[in-house]
Amino acid sequence: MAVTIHEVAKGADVSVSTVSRAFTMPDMVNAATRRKVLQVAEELGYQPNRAARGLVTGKTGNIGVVVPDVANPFFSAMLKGCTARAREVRHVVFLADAAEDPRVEAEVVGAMAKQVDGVVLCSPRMDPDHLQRLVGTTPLVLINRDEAGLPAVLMDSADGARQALEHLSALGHRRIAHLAGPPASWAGEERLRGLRAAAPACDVETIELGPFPPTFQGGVQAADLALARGVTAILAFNDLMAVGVLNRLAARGVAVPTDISVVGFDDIEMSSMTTAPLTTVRMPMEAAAAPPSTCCSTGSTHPSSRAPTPPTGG
Amino acid sequence: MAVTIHEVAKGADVSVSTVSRAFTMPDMVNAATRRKVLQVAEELGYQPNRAARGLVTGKTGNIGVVVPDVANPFFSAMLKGCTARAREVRHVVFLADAAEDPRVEAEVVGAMAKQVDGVVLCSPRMDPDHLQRLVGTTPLVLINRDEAGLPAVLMDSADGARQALEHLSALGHRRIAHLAGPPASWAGEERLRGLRAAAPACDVETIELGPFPPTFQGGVQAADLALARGVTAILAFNDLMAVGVLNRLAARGVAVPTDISVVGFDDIEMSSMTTAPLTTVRMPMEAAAAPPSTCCSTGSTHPSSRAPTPPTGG
DNA sequence: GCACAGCCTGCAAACCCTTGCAGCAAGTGT
DNA sequence: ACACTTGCTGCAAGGGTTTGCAGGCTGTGC
Repeated sequence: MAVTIHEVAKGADVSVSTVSRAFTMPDMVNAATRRKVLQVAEELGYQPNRAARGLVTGKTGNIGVVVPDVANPFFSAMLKGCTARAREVRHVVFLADAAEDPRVEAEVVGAMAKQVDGVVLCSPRMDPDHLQRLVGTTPLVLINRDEAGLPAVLMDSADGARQALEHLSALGHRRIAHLAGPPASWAGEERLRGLRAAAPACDVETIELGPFPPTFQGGVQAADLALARGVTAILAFNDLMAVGVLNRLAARGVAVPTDISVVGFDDIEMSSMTTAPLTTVRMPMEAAAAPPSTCCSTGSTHPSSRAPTPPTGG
Repeated sequence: MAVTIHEVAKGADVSVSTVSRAFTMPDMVNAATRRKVLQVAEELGYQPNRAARGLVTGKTGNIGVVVPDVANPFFSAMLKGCTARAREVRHVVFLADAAEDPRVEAEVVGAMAKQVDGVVLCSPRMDPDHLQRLVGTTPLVLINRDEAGLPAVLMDSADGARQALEHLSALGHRRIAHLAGPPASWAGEERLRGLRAAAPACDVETIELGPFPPTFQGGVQAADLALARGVTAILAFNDLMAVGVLNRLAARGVAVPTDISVVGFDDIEMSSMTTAPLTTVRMPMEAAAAPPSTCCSTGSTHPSSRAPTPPTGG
């Protein structure tokens, strides 16, 4: 059924070793031979079996990516970055959607372990114990989570929060709601930390609400609570929530940014599609997948704030 | 480094065969032995190497999914459906983003071929020749494309277009623009076919514009052209474009749905987040990944139209 | 004519598993 | 006591590839 290296060898009248070398170490085989081999391979439609190759080389040529929710634009953007970068280095990505569930997260990493060269763990919800147990199973890199001794790419969420707060403060806001995301989110905690640290200097009172699901619906739900607390600005966990907030506010006849300002996080493309102005703190997700220079060990990239509409109100 | 079946065998003082069987055919080994084996395996953190297993069984336990663009909510929804369903049957998915490029598409399928049990090809842009050559390499199922002899899950795009047209016609629209997506899109052609067939009966003049990129930007760009043609309704290739159209119309001060009605396709979640009313023809993408009954060979699922806001204007 | 280097090529082991077959012990029926 | 079944277990082959090692042939310098 599947055409193997053996049929190619037979077809080209050489040994399998030669065929193998023709592909992996081209300059070790005579030019004429190589040509012949490649031609036969082409005719037969031969494709090396990467699994078998991985068995002996120890390298699979695959990298695993696990995200809490592919349908979240933030993660699909990140995913796109990963697949693109993977392709450049002739790898292919193994995807797992952990459905926001820590147990699933651990499980899928286990399942991928042996067939990938490493896994990219996006914003893991998993507790440290599990995480440590996973290390050693397979090389790991964490996104947006700082765990002792583990390589990670981090976005400076705390500083992002500070930026957002200063921005709002400068616009005259004094009472600002923060809508928390999932409890175990490292980025969320960082943000809160940054918020608390910056609040006094900004002369701002922060109302901490949540946790809420990091989704459109979560935002809808949170908006009412925030309104009830009489704030003039809302800092949402991410853009998805922010859009939910925007929507709920519109439904309740609250004008943005006249009555209330809304700020999100992540700068997913979608946020530019809303009609009400949404300021967002940009997280350079796709870029984070780009080739190193500083990468390969713990490194961090910095957020920049952005206001799609004139920041008069954001 | 990696712990293999051999160390477990040694640790449990049995042969490798027994360890293997303890995992894959539990009732063939003595209960006590099995317990011991599993315990040792647990202690050592043994995880069977699925690649090696695949080598001998011929089943990899992986399924490949290739999409034109993960960042497109339509496809990420579909992807989510795939991963979820895959997990249920203890499979894991291999993802490739073809970046809307037919060449890449063919290439990645080749790369995945040997390490998956089959691949799900989403809305392939690839030409029939390439497609046929891929068959035989690995089992294939097409999404939203009908190719002779190939299993596919199809959404009835033509009928969706008809529904949309009738809807608009009933609302009194007589001059309607259709914004085409990528030229090679099967769904697009189907839609056009449905449109042309239905137009006379609906007493509607259709203005065919495009092709445009199936993106938010594509919609923005298309909106101006449509406006210039003086239509009262716009049928966009997908919701992403529709949202782009909505945005551009808002920017130009055109009221929706008062001045112009906009209809999209796919019913991605995002479309419920826009502030202007967007009618969309629903494509049951996630459901399409669900377990069979009719599945496993060519089957089709049917679209239903939906108006998030009262259809007075949509 | 000889020794030696250099270039290619083939052999076979190894990677980690599964599985058909055979072996062994204990249990059953006569 | 015997043959036979039943229930587990081990041996070894095999799956598709890579790679260290050894062997063959050509060509070079003397």
